[in-house]
Amino acid sequence: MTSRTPRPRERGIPEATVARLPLYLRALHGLSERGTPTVSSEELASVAGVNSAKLRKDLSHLGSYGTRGVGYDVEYLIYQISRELGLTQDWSVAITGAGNLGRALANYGGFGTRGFRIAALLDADPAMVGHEVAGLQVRHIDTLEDVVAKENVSICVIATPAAAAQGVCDRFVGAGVTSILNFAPMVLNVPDHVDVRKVDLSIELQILAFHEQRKAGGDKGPEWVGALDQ
Amino acid sequence: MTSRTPRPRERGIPEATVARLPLYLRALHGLSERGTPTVSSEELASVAGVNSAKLRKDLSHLGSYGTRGVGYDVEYLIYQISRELGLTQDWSVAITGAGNLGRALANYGGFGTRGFRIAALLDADPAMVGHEVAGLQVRHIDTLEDVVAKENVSICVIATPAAAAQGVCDRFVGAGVTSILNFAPMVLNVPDHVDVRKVDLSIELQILAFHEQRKAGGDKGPEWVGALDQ
DNA sequence: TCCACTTTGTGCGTGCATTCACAAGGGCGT
DNA sequence: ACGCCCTTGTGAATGCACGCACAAAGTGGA
Repeated sequence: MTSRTPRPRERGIPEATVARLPLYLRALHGLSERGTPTVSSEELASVAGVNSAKLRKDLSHLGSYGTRGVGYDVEYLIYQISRELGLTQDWSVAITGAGNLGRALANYGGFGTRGFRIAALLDADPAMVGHEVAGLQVRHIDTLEDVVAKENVSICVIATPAAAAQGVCDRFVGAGVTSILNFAPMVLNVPDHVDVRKVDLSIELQILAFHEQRKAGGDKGPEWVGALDQ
Repeated sequence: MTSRTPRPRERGIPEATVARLPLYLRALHGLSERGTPTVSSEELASVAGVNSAKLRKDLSHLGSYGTRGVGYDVEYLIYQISRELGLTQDWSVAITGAGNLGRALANYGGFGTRGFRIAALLDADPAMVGHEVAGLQVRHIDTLEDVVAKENVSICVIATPAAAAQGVCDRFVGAGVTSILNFAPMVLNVPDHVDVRKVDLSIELQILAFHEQRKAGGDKGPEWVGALDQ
């Protein structure tokens, strides 16, 4: 048995915890800007919108950085979480697709603030090349491999139409990118060593619609079900 | 025993399943456009990027819509999933924030295609009001309550700066909206009966950075790499 | 020094999600 | 009609996530 070893064990930090660390980090930055020196798990959890026990368990995966009876030192915790997330170094990000979404992402302040630098904005449309967006000149998609190599890009964002996404993805992977944030409404096919995270606007809406229908419909089958049935 | 239970349609679909139904639906639409009449769980799972056993269990929550030895009828399954998600009716959606992101969302084709209609695009900036975006005139935020009432909006999208998000959220909730899709980088405070889904671009990047750092090996931080087993 | 108070870190029970593996069921060729 | 082969639907096992509740640990006051 033991056909194959599944994972190299993520240093013991659960995926669910990793997904919440950025939330805590944001809350801590808010406290830091207000000059708060320390914070209890109860307060921080409240700001971050989670259960305090969950927060303590999450933080315990990083180490024992709190002080019993006092709480957590805000600045120190910011540093520890930043380090764990890999934000103490700068990551070069390449965005593909200079359409509405791509431009919105390039202009999104949250990217540039801490840990991330937009190295390039690429597009396949020659008419778009050369336009300035968020202080960047749009470059042609053919320079993709150059950009990845020269700017040392390891994270890319795909904001192209669905039809172009897989092709762009393949080129990024071929160029050595191993982390992809995909906004195109489709499933990307990548090798095992590449991480893909998906942001899908219409899926989110459909999930909301499901719950909305349930709230409106309530207990019994809605009348239009019978009318439309087959 | 064949038709004695016409609709087992059991209420109580797991949340994880609901989140995947839109994925299946999209895959099925692709198959439908290619004229595929039936599909096996193995094929559909492959297209949707999930495990086939998981897909079958997901679909089994909707009812027994497959045929053993054959698979699932594509059109019929599209209808069943659409109905379950509440997409056989149209939902009016109001988008707040006509900045880069709001305009990108308004122009996003995926919204209008099936089940969703953008009823209004709102903004607080008087200079923005009246501009046409995606065939819609931007309206002032003060008309929010009017729009919600007249257009029967039950789902709203918040694409404002973080500082304005909670205020806009409160107004929507006060006007009767019970489902919110939040793009602002902050935690919204809402009553229990309101559903909020969060799309946070910088959080996704930070999660990628974490895994990217891990892949880069222990060459960066302290080397407690395999030592956290307890 | 000692005690009371505060807050962390975690053992543990519960419930959900995932995956395996297979019996039940249906089509199709002979 | 019959049996083979295919695929669904699901019991069962495993693992993960969450949250309660409490002991451990550190602070501050007397």
